Amino acid sequence: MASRVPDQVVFDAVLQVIAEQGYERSTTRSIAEAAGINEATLFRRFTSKENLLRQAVRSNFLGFALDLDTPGDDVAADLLTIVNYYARLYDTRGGVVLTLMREAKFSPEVAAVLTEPESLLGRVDEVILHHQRRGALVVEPPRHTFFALVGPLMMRAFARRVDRLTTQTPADPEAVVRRFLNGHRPQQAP
Amino acid sequence: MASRVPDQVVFDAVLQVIAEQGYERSTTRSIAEAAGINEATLFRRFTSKENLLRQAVRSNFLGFALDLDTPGDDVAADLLTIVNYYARLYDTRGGVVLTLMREAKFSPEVAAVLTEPESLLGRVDEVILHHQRRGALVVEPPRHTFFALVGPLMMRAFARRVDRLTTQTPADPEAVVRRFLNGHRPQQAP
DNA sequence: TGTAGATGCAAGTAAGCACTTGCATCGCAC
DNA sequence: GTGCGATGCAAGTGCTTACTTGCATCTACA
Repeated sequence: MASRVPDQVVFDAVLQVIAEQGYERSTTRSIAEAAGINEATLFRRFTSKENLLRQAVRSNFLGFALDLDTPGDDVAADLLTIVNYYARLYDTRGGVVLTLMREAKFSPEVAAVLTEPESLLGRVDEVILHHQRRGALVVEPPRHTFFALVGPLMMRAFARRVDRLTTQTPADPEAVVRRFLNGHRPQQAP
Repeated sequence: MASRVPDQVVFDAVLQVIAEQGYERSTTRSIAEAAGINEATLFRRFTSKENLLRQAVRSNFLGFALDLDTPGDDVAADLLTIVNYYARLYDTRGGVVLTLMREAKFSPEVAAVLTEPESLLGRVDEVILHHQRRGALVVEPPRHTFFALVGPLMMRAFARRVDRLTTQTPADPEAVVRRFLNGHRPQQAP
């Protein structure tokens, strides 16, 4: 039977509340209130808090694909794809993503939920390795390259939610890639 | 009267436990156990969990000064000072620092404790502004420059504690500064 | 040696939390 | 209209946690 409040509305409420409060601090009561349903109904429909988060994350990342399957000869273009993806992700879902990343370390519950989105990083690694082999990037562990590329972006999104002195302007992905490449082309001039 | 277990030992235990568990998950019982004292003694000596954290943070940042008072004509040297400082901070206290940064957003308790260490960022801002005026750095909000500089470093320290695929090698501060400058000198060649 | 203050120990208090349950109600298919 | 399944409501259960308390014990210092 159809529910009065559709699942997707509840999922959005979950992610919003968690973005604001963190997973541990966000109570099922406040989630239910934000979703506009009763707390008991929440458990009847989604069984547990962990399962609720899992379904919310899954349903939310379904429409958020990274188109990276065939890395080409253009480093800048491929890196721009990656940076664009994360810029969009942090702009729309930055609160949840960073919150969950942090809490995953302490909470096996949260960590279990994040395995699916994490598989994405594997594909990013492959693109970076591809361009390292082509001689277009400094050879180093691909995660290092990734953090040097996306680090400035992530830190700004991260800080935007903590530090009110930080400007709210979103980063320009093309500038990020250009500046990154100026520092990470191999055999650069001293 | 002298305590059986000196304060500094308790403070180290607090920061260690919080680094591993996060502030909210770390119970006063586990902190007491790690410090080798009784939980009741913990409250008799330090009043509350929040006050305990405050004293621990304060006593720990006292010996951790950033020597930045007189920015000079050498951008690279001043940036290296900053990067070295944060590299050292994240290597020795990375777990606590990043944990507290994240939790500060949700917990007024934690946020209140972090005001002192945050004043450091103001001095970093001034150094960046100084070199922007000298024409040695792209003109932009200083926090943006800061995140572009330290972001790669922080993300690696951050990920090192979450993601076991990330290499444990600490970053090389000189390489970080060199690569950063290649992307952030004004009027660069296309 | 004697004493005061700090500690350990064990039990307890009060609050918040995820999750449950019983019952009245509401909306929809027939 | 009637019945059924999903909902709202209110109360409750059991657990964890920060924090307290009363008492025995230890240690430093006179």
